[in-house]
Amino acid sequence: MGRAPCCDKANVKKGPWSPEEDSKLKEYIEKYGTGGNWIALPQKAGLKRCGKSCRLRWLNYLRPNIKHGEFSDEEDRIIFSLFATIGSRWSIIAAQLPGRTDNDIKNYWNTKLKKKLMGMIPPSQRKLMIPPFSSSTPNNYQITPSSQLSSLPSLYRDCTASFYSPPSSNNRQPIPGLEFSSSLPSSTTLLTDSSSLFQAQEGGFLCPIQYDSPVKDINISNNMLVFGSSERSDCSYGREIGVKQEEMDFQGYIPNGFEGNNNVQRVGSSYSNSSSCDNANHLSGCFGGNDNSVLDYDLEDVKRLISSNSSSNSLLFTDVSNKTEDQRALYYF
DNA sequence: AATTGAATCAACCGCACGGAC
DNA sequence: GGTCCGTGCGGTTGATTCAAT
Repeated sequence: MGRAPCCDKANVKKGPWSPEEDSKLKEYIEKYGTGGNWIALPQKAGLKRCGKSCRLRWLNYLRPNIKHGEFSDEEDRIIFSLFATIGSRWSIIAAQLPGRTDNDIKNYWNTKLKKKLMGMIPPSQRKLMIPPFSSSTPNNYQITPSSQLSSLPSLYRDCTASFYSPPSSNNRQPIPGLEFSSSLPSSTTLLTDSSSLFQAQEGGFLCPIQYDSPVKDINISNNMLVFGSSERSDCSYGREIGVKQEEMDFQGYIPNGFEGNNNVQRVGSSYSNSSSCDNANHLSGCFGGNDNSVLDYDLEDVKRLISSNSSSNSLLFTDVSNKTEDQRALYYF
């Protein structure tokens, strides 16, 4: 048996709202409020609409102080920054932009900002990739040498410098709303975001991913490099600790289709445990490349990149664990 | 002027979450 | 603890508008 419908579908109007409906809804809510019950509201207000539809109409168009029209550059910047940090959590992003609704921002992102973003990254730099975490994604990625990274546009740097590394497990304090909800044990808490997925899909740029495990060694393959992971090279650790397949796919634990592939190598603590993580204070990330013929990085570049990450700031990763909460906040907002 | 494809965005849908019982 | 139900969220759809030919 399926879920009971929220309203009588046969007797509710769908589609665009008429001015009359708008004024009915607006007048009712201004007079009586929502009463904390959207389901019952349309009947009380004399509307043949679903409660959810009323709620959406009110929140997105009728409520006071809704801002319509062009987004400012500042708003763009905030959206970029937050998207890079928390992904497509539009309601959270909307909360930072007074007058804007999640729906507005979502549409704006999907129709304009995404294209704008891609337009800001020169095609030559779009080679800087993370692996396509999907077996259906074309395997034509390659890594850009770190020697070329300085030419990345500032937006790119902004988008990649938004991760927080907790200094120890005792005072591990993931930034509210940013921790990835998963079944990972605390020793392998991963702070990442759905922008990773977006970036993978779009072919945009390197994606920083943070594990709280120290980078200890470097293994590199012809086809893929992942560093900072507490995963074993055969990807068995994720399974052992009960990480869901989709999470592993998403986070790079086991890029779908690469399981057991010798060309997937892990960089970092292969057998991470809680004690090693206690002192962990590293940012990490992953690169991907799946075409032997086109890889154009060199190992030294990567080594330099990683060693600079593990000390303090670098172009690609910024460790903010030694900053105040305010400073951290500034990083995000 | 007509046609067609792309872009936009309002609205819908289904799911997850959390509170009430 | 289990179930029900309302709410909120994010993904997707589809009608409309715009631009190119």
